[in-house]
Amino acid sequence: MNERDAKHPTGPEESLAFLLSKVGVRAGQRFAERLAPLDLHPRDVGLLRAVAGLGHPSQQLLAARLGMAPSRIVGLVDSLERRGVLERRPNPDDRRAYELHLTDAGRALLGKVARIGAAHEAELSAPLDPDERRTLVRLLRRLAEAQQLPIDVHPGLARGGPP
Amino acid sequence: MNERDAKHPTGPEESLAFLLSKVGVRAGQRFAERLAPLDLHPRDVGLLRAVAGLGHPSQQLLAARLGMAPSRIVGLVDSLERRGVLERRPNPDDRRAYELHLTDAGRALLGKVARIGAAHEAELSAPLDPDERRTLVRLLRRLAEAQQLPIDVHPGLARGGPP
DNA sequence: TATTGTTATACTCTATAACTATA
DNA sequence: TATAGTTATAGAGTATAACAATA
Repeated sequence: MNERDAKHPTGPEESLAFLLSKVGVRAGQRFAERLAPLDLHPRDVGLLRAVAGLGHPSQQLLAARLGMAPSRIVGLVDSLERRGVLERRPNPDDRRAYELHLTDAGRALLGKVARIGAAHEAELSAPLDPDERRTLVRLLRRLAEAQQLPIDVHPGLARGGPP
Repeated sequence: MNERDAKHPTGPEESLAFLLSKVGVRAGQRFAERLAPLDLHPRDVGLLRAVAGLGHPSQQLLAARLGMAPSRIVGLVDSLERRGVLERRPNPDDRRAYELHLTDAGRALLGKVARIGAAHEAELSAPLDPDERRTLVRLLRRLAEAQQLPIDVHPGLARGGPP
């Protein structure tokens, strides 16, 4: 009996795990495609949102929060600072560290990203009626809690290999 | 009004898209972790399953089906052939092409993978009762169909960048 | 001594294009 | 001419370890 003839109803095609991974990864890809015209990667958005959420974090704090190597933060912040959406300001209490600040342009960019996210959300939710969508969110949230996933950090930012 | 104070109930933390991407990506990471002791990557599993599903495909057909560059198939097949789970056999009708065949060891390996997959599935499904699990699968399948995702191919195998 | 940001280096994974042998 | 498999090359992205300035 080979894979195709498997009698079990939980072959890969029917499994929750494979389905979830496929749909989840595809959702991320679509979001990245929508972001591309802004010359922005999902990881940039993750960083910008973390800065907004943490106030004026140091690069070390950001690295710890996002699960990235600190040396990786350097290049991302360089790029975003060159774009004028993020600023390194001196930390008056510790001259080794910076405070990262969003600029007005950065907040405006996050506004654009929010609109892109809303369109993405609408597209993804289109096949579901409101009740179904609520049910899906509720069940997914249950899984996320069971796995102790942080609420506002994407696990794809942390891994060792290239994206 | 900044991101944290957003009044909309569809901020990133509450969105279906972000939740789905997080849980889906994490599910894939967990599967990869479970596969690691076998010195196997999810992409190897995808390739082996495709070979099993397609019969005795050429590398070109495999590349097209998985959405990979043909040159990428070469290294993956090299590695799996060295392990003795896959064989290149001459195609009697076209001496340019190979037929890829699973070996007995390859089928045995896919058996191990199926057991790992079942454990993974059980772990992932643990927070849900059977009814909830069925509902989740049904809704996810609806999304997968709407996006025209192939049933047995993972979209993460196709992208341009490194995994 | 320890920590922050940075740089240097090496590694992994990938696609593209050129190559060969067949068709 | 076109196609299957292969190889060579270049590029992107990452972590690790070593560095200077500061604590």
